[in-house]
Amino acid sequence: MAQATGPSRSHPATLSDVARLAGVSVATASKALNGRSQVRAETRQRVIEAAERLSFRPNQVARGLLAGRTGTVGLLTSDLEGRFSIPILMGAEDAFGAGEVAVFLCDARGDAIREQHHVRALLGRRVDGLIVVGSRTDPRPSLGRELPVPVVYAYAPSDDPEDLSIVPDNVGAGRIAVDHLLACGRTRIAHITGDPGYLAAQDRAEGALAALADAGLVLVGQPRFGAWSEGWGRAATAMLLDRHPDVDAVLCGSDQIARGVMDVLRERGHRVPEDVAVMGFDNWRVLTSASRPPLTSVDMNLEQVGRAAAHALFTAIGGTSRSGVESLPCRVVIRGSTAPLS
Amino acid sequence: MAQATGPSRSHPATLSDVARLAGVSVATASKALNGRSQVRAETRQRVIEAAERLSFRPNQVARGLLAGRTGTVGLLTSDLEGRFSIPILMGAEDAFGAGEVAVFLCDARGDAIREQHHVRALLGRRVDGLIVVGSRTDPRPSLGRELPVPVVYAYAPSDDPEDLSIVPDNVGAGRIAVDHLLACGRTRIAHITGDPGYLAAQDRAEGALAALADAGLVLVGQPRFGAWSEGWGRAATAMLLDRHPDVDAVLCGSDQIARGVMDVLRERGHRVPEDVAVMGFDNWRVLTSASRPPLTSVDMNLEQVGRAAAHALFTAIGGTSRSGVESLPCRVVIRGSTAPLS
DNA sequence: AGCGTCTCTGAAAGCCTTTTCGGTTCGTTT
DNA sequence: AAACGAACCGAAAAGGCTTTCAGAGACGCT
Repeated sequence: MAQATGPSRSHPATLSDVARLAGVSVATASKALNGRSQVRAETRQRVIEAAERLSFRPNQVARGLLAGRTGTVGLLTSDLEGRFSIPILMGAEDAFGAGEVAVFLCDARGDAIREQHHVRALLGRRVDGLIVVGSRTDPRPSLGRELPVPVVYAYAPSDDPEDLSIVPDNVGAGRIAVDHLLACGRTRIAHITGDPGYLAAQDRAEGALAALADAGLVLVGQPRFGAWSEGWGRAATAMLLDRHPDVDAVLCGSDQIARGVMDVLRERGHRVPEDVAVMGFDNWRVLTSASRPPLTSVDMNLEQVGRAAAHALFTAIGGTSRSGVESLPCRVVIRGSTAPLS
Repeated sequence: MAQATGPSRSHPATLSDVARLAGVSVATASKALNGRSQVRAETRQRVIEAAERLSFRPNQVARGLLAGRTGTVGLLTSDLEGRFSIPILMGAEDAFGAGEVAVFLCDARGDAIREQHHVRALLGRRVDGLIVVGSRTDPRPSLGRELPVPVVYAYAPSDDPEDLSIVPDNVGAGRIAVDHLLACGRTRIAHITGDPGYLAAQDRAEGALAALADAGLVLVGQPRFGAWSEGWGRAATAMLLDRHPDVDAVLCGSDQIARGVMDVLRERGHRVPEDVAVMGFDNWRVLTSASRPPLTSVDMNLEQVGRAAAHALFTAIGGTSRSGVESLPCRVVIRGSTAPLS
């Protein structure tokens, strides 16, 4: 196969290669390629063709050195394993990729030392900004105010109110979840949720209680805190049915819990959604669509959180920075496990 | 709070700032900080202290420009959503992070155009190498031989044998899965697996059949291809039990399928693992540990695939590159769903 | 004293691009 | 014909770092 032009192994073409081939100076070549106006159309064309022939790509490293801005940002996750980081990361990557910003990915594995190390390394690479993604919505230690670049915290807010944090609105999520159940005509609603040490569990419960209070109702029993697992969902449901056999809806703190809840409901002869409506949290496809019936769930719009964080960082790099904690709304995704009482 | 030295908002300190403060030239400062031998111990100390005072971090951008190597690599995933990319990505990030290499993350979202665009952008940033992570083990189009930097393909191998690809050994995985069931004394083994259009499904079936043949056995019925879902697991199990009620083990193509299988087995009164042993594939924690009983599964060691890819790329950057498809072994993680026949 | 040998230091070049600014070439005006 | 703009082009500096090479002292030797 004839390979006409490509510089197969040698160093990639530089601007002066292009200039030489086009018979102009590097300055002119630069201007021609960057659309500067100081160059005759015909010359510009010659330069462009030369660049094409050499498959010239401007060296962003050199450009970054000169400009003082590298067009890169650091994405610091505390925990890639957790499934919350990924959508956020996707959203951020998406938002930046659309611009001309490249993303350095660093996983601190939940270790503060490693995180500090990554921050140093990223600053050494002269990133233009940082996004810090947490795996829980509980506040986390700030990276500090002395950093030379703007920082945006996503999902896990910074404990310093001077920082900007973007988080999902879990209180609101609790509200809209209950609102949906109320709209289905349910009035005897129980809440089985996860580890009480998680702010997310507290927030969702708070929102749920508030929405019920607005409707003049109360929860069936107390919110049942436990673990974020199917096992806890099963255990809690057994206890719930023993105490309150007349429950007509269960709001669960996670999709996993909801699966456990549905299993026990079915085993005990309660039909979902006819007798009892069930809602999950997180809208985790694998679980929601595999369960019988498919599970209605609250989606935290995490991709949007990531995109919003990216956008905020972008404007902060541009000079106008906000601060405080900004909550983004969640949404209910309705599937077969909830339906109006007939 | 008194902040003595930190350059809070100004440009970060440069080497010449350090040199000036230490009363030496930039050349000497550079040598002092990089452990070059041409510097008197006392002078070196002075420089180091000055650097400390200014919290100087060498500008990796400038360094990269000069050295021609940036210490960065591109990680190109075809699909972040899929759960296979993430562990690979973690392994790679881990392996590089230990060295002084930073990782650019790009998600092509399964789009060849976008992938091409990202490759261009990464080359513009003068990455030292690329890792291409696929979401299926089927071969994918090569990025081509004309790239100025080495490339390693992970999970999804390149269709060009001149490229280097690191993949999990799915054929071997099928073998060790069956070997484990045989070791448990099972002899009437069925195989319910996913979409036959996936090479992974074919490979695992092939390995399973080979291991059975080695033992002088055959599968109960044919491999049952379908979808990678719980629903298919349930449907296939129903058919299987109708035809072969004496089956004593089911090897499943994924953990999701296995969950469906176990649900129907339980509903039909078969005990797991006493009557029927069940094995999954992928070792996806959420599923394996939530099922009743916990699911024995084959782990593809994806983190190790990622680490191996990173390591291979590292040596390729160093100059010695391999080629071809290298398979890494998988491993059986034994849980409650398989046990010796009593 | 003169010479060579070490050890240390600093000036300068180079990496690649962008931008400024002075210079050249036209064409046009008085 | 002289002068003036306009349009175009190129030399050079800048950005921060590393490396080479030459120079400056210090020291020991003949």
